[in-house]
Amino acid sequence: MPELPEVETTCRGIAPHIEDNTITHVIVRNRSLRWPVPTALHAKLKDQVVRSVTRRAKYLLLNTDAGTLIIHLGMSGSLRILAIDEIVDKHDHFEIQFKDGYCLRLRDPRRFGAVLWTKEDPLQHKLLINLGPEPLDKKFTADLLFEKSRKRKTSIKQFIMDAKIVVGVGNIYASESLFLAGINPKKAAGKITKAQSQDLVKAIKKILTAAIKQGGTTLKDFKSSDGKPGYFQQKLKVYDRKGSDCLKCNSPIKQITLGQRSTFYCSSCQK
DNA sequence: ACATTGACCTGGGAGC
DNA sequence: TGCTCCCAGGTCAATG
Repeated sequence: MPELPEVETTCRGIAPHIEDNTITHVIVRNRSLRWPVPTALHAKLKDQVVRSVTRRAKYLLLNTDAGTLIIHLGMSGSLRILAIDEIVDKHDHFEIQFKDGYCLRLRDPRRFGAVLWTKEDPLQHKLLINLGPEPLDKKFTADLLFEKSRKRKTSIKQFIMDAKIVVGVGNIYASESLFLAGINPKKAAGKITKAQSQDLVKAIKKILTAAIKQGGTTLKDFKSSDGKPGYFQQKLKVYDRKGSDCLKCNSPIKQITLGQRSTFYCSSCQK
């Protein structure tokens, strides 16, 4: 579920419920996520007020006066605001309970997600410090993409999914952006032209912006117990459409593997 | 510095 | 129904 738009949606969805709210309990039901969930989080967070909820790449940052909780949703994680007495699922590994009787509950069946703690500036954390620009930030420009891609032999698709280049472009939106930009995902990153860099940066920004807007719809029923989206599915032009007609030229959409990830494109529209 | 591969997990669907 | 196999929205660490 979590591509960048989903994480952004989660961020916007939970912020109003937990900002300025006081933590009463922290419950770790399963420490075995991608990295062990730190012990003694309860001691660190009890009576702390969540000052703000922010996002960097696909990391959510819960900022308090004592430090910052860094949460990553991995492949299958989701965060919901629930009443404390809501039934606990076997994949509900972690939760923060608040004074108002609600909690922030992390469900993550595959346990690729992470819950980390830092007392320092979270942006200086080992996992965040080397990240590239946010895709919707002014710093993510065609010039930057073009310059960084010179002499790179990797495919343009793997290149834009590299978080050192730009964050937040996941597997779905990489394919979608390349379709919109008319670029073959197999093309060597070092071979894209300046014009293509321009098209691609515009495409990434456009797709992610549109997807975040769609996420706004999910926000509404965020408090309900079903936290399952699927709101952007209807907008996808190539992802998961192998064999279907290209919406531009009617050729069959192809599926290939690049860097062990499924990749979808139109061999007629994308050169 | 870059490219490639394996690793971490569970659940769902396809095929038999 | 049930088994096996394959695939999945992420990304770090190890290796060459």
